[in-house]
Amino acid sequence: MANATTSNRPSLRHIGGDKREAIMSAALDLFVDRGFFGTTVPEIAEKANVGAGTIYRYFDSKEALVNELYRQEKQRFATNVIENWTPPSGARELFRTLWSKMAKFATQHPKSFVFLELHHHARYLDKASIELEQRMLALFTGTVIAAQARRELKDAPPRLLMALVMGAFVGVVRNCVEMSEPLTAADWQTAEQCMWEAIRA
Amino acid sequence: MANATTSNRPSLRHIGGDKREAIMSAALDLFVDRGFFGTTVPEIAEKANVGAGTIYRYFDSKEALVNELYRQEKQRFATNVIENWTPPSGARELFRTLWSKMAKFATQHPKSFVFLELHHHARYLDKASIELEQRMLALFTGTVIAAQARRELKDAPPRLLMALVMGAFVGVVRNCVEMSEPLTAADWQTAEQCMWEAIRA
Amino acid sequence: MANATTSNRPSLRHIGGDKREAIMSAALDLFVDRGFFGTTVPEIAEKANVGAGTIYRYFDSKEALVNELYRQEKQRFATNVIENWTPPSGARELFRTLWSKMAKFATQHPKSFVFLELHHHARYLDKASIELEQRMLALFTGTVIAAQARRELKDAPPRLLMALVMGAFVGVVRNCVEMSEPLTAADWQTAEQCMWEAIRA
Amino acid sequence: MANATTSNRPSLRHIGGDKREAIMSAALDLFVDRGFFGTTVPEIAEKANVGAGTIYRYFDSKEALVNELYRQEKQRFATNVIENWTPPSGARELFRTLWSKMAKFATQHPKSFVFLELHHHARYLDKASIELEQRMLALFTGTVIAAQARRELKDAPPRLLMALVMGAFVGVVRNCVEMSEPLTAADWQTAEQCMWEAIRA
DNA sequence: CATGAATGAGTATTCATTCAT
DNA sequence: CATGAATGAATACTCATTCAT
Repeated sequence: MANATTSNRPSLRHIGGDKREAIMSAALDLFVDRGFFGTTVPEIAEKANVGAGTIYRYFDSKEALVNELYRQEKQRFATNVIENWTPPSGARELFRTLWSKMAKFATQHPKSFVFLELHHHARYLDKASIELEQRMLALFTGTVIAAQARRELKDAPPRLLMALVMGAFVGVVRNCVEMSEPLTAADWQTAEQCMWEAIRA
Repeated sequence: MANATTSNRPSLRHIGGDKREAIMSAALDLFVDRGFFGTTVPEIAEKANVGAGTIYRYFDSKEALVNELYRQEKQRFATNVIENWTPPSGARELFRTLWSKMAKFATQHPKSFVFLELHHHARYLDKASIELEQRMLALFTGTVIAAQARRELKDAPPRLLMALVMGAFVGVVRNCVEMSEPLTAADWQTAEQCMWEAIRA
Repeated sequence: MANATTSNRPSLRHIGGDKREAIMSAALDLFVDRGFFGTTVPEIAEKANVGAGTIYRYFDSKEALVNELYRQEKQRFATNVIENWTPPSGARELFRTLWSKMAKFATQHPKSFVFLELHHHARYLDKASIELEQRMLALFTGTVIAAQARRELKDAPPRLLMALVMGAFVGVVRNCVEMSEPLTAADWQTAEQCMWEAIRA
Repeated sequence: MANATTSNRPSLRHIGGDKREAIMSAALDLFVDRGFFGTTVPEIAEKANVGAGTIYRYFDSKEALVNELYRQEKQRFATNVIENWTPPSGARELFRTLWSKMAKFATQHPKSFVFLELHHHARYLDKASIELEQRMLALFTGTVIAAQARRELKDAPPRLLMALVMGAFVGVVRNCVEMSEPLTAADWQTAEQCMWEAIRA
């Protein structure tokens, strides 16, 4: 693709990278709809159009594969949601921004989102994966507490508010994945308005 | 063997019932924290204190076991939530009632709740299990539509509202399961109030 | 077999034991003529007339199997050679006794002997197996040194004398295994006489 | 690529020969301490500092590689031991000569010696390799029989005597490989003296 | 009825070999 | 010629299921 500027250099740099991506993409799809244990390595290989052995040139094991996938997707999520993070003055604005960024991400990468949700607390996640998860959590918690201090959010346990909002968000995404029809922008806005009313002071 | 002497005592039939329950209970626990494919039949047997072969006297297969478990728990959930269903006059009251019944169920049987949530759309659920699921869904949908007609709920797609509420509820339950500390009654009430404000007109 | 004294007790005690033995015996044969890595687990299973999975009821892994086999055979060798170990007064007598016991063992269990020889220094032997090996070595070394002190053996490095004798013994056994025809008692005696002359003072 | 400019330099043909040697040398080392099945082709390639595919430019298969290696080493052994073979008048002298040539070979190429020993009767040796082995054996056998006719050696089955001597020799070599400390010239002489006394009439 | 030893189909993983560069 | 990424057949090992006791 955008390699116009390097067109005279054969795509040597890409060797392997393509396969690696194909494998991760196939794994994402399969893990989402069959679960980790429900997915076999040969299935991943077939879906990725590579030999079964090839997977092991890129990943130490099936477990290493989920973990790398988890971190990549979590990172992508974090990047999409938090990039250019200049916390707006008010909580209303902040919430709207976050929600719409999350919505955009979930719309563009619904599988990624569901995957992250499903594997949230799987026992095969390693330390690095779990830490990444917890760092994001801490970031949000801080923001909630600050907003509560300004009397913009209800005075409830931060984790409760976050659980409500994230749960509702996940509920919506799952619902549209299940029905395999994406939400309209209007629906996303409606949902956002609902959840803002759920948590505002 | 010695059952000739006890053939007139019908209560013996229940002895098997005990094992059946032990198996289902063990399976519930294990499925919740290892997943369906992550759980082995011998593990279930050991936790249930029965021989591995015994499981097959009560269930045709591992898959039949999840399905029966799913239906049993879904039924239990339905019974707990809907029993004595005399739809109160107003949506506010109805919502409060439903939420608190669900909260009570989720508090008393957290594993059941998480199990139902996790296996919601698993590919090993058979037709009967899926229908049961959809019947409950239809019931709720009808109620939502009726309330919207009375201008008591926001005018949003019913599935969206239900997804938000159920999602938020699940979010809260999962959160307290993860932290393995039950929510207080006050927290449940707070959450209910939040979500009511999310959906009310 | 010889269970006449316990004939009224069904051979419950033996359940599994038979299979375990069958597996070890099959493994011994195969390891001897194909090596450890050259032998597949299904091959062992087939030769032992058990399912492949059965092997894992008795042994944790293929590696655990070689190690148990090694220890069992080493033990058997030690028992056969050293039992009733009342070191005769003279080295001549001692040597004759040891040689003939080893010959008897090697004649009755040629595969065992070759197996021990082949796996002597394999990298898959665990600590316990190696220690067993070294304890026997130390025993012999001590005896040699004592005999040298009495001027009955040549004054050469004990390890050299032992290597010569054990090497020669192994050479003879291997040779007869290869030609698959057992040595006569006379040949064994001849060989013994040769090696005695090799080491005597 | 740039071989047009060097086409007139024949010595270039040897460059491949270097790789061939590197491969065989690496294979020798690895086969000796991990066995044939315990050694992987990529390992050999890495140790030889060539690409894995390169091995297949020089050898048809891994099996072809062991066989060529076997024949090469056997040949080298034969050459070293038998070259300038002018059978001395007496068996004593002959034995001393053979032993010291073998000792010299084993000292200079301990890996080669152990390799030949280990792979002696491996099932992956092909016909040509086995014949080479048997030709050497026949040569020795003839010499032994002749010496027995002259009453210089004990009157025992020739194969027995050869097995004793070769076994003892191997025992000594293995022992010093295991302890990874070479034998002194004196030790070699001692050993030779011992084994001569073992077989002389 | 209950058991758990036995099974073999199925899974993750390795490795000899090929082939595009 | 040389390479090493890619492959898939083969291997160690697991586990749902059966069945003799």
